[in-house]
Amino acid sequence: MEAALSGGDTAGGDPGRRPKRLPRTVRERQILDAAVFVFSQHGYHDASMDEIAEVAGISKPMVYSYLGSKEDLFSASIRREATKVIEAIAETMTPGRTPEMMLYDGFVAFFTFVSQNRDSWRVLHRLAANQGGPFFAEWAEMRDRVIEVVSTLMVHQGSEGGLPEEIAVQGEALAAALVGATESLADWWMDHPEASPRKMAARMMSLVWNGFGDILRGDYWVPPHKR
Amino acid sequence: MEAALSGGDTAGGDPGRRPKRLPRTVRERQILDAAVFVFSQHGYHDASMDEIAEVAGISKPMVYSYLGSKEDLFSASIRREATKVIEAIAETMTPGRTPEMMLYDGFVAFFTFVSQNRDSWRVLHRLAANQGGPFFAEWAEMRDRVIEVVSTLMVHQGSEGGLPEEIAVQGEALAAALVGATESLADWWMDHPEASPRKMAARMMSLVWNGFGDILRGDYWVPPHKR
DNA sequence: GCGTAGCCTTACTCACGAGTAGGTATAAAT
DNA sequence: ATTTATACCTACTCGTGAGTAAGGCTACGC
Repeated sequence: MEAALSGGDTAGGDPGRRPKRLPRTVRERQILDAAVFVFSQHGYHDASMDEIAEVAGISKPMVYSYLGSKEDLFSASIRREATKVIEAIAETMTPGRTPEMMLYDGFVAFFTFVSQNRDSWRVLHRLAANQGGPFFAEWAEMRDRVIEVVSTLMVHQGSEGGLPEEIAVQGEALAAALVGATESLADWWMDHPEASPRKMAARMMSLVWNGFGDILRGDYWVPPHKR
Repeated sequence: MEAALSGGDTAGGDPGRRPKRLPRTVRERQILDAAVFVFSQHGYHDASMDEIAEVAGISKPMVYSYLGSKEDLFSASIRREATKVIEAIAETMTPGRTPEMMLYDGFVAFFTFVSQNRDSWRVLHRLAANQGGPFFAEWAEMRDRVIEVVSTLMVHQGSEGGLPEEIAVQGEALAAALVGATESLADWWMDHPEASPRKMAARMMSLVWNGFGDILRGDYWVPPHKR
């Protein structure tokens, strides 16, 4: 339980007998690491501040002193992890490419992130989305960015379809479904981790780009350079 | 808290002064109704047995006497609501039709159910899927049944004579994504309830049957009889 | 009538966990 | 050397909510 978090309890290779007394910024990082871990294991309510403090290798009052209440702590955890995901995906979202490739690369980036940050993903997925109050706001921001991208793609390309209003609503709905499908597939992947991130991304593309109709005809999606 | 200790919440319009003393089966139904409602409002942890008892119009020990612990009660709620959904969808799943129409009708049935049973859906999706332990098992069982149906549909249709192994894995993954997309779209719908169940089903078909590629070309899905 | 079984209640116990009071020890500043 | 600030702790309070003890009221069989 305790190992593998935050690079151990003592900072640096210093052999002194008093490894304690670390500066605030370091402790805050450790606390957040612990919080993400514990929240991901037990969910918001079943996670206790005592356990978070213990995992962080510090006493409870320090947690309160640095990060505030349990809500504040959870909020901070979400914000930090959400930023990670967003940045991981945003890096690949360079403009001037085909929507198809943007989507594919976005999926690859996402699944790569999930495979390397399971705890982060667990915290974000459905913990943040579910609880009422301030957590939802953090989550919604990330979701809105996805919706934005999807809507942009639609307006950019297929604006023949009708009023901009209708397109926007349609885009929102599709983005929601898209995100849900991706999340769900990520969950499934955690139980069947044989496939590579690229393979998972290709599966997503088969479903949401080609569509089920094509799939039933045996027409799965493959990257352009292999066609 | 409530002024009306004996009046008010009892079912039946009888004006008699002693409407209490109902048989066990009736009380159990009332308790489950109350439980679904309260759980859907507050989530598992924030729902208190006291409130469930109060909403059911009964005292707390009765709840424990009839339905057992809080976990048992939640479990029973999930099981009952899950059965409802499955049956609603299963009714429309008559064999001998095209996969396309089976899928569409399944979506219509599902979205119709959700629109008429918001609390059920909240309990099932937003809660059961998230809480760990025995609750997740109930949920997973239901989800697996849907996934199984979808993947057999795919294998049956798409692989006349080849690659059963690969198709099976592929099918499971895609079914998981498909279910996730549907769930997620249902959640979105609860915040944007303007559209009809048919419209929502059509949106799902646009995404997962036609695919995003077609959508960007303005090619949305429409029911066959309108083509 | 009288027992027994089932419906139903008030009024507790008890554990758990968020948040805090109040104090110690070490490093930096003067 | 003394003050000040910061890191850090043990040991509490206190509300909340799951679960229970112990008994009352109503009906129905005999």
